[in-house]
Amino acid sequence: MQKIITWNVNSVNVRLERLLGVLARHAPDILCLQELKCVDEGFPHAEVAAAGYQAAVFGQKAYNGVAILSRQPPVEMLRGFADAVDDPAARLLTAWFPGLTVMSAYVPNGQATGTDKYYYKLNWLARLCRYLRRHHSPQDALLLLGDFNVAPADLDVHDPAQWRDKILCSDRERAAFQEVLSFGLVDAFRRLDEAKEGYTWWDYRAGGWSRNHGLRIDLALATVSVADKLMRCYVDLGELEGEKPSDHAPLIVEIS
DNA sequence: ATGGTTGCTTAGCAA
Repeated sequence: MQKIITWNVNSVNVRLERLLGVLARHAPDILCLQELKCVDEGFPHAEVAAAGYQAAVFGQKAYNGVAILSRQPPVEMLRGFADAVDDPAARLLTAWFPGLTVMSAYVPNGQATGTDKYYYKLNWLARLCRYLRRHHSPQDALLLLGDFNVAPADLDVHDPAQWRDKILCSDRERAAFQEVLSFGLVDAFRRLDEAKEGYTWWDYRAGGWSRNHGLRIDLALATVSVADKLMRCYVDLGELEGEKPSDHAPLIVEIS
């Protein structure tokens, strides 16, 4: 069995003790992080190494930043899309392990529909599609995990009427997300349960967590060969308890 | 009604 986790930590240094707790509690083979909010040199490599992991890091000052932690280093890694677009945002990291390719993605939030950030988000998702088609094959054993900042369906939203046409839920975002799936990926959580609630993010504002006003926006997308080996996919809600949690919960994937 | 909180960086932005 292999256990792979994705978690938007919302600052890896603020959440360091919680990160070490997740590593100890779940003992994952691979852990993808988003929103590090630090440069490469600011990543807590020593503490992570002491826990038995090493980290491939794509950092950035103040914002964004993604990482892939593993017990053994990947054979190869790639930062970003390797395309010609000039974009300083650290939002995508690919790591090739023997028999499995893992991608940690932090899709742009988009702020609000119709804004510049919204169109940047739609373009970013289109770039992700191009990247997948150019650098990967649906025949590969591939897991694309991360914060997609899209709730794929109304089932993934605590109050669909309130969120209708809002950021994270708009038709164009959902269509752009479906284009990513059309590469040859399946939503692991939904593959295992068509109806289950699986919120992974709650707005800090207005007590989102205490009211369970959540959205399912952190996802694990698998190619067919990986999807066929799915055992479990679940949200670690316990991580939200106690002082200073992230506004996202970890999503855990188990494959045979 | 455009609220509310958190993090980074230093009053404003991003989420």
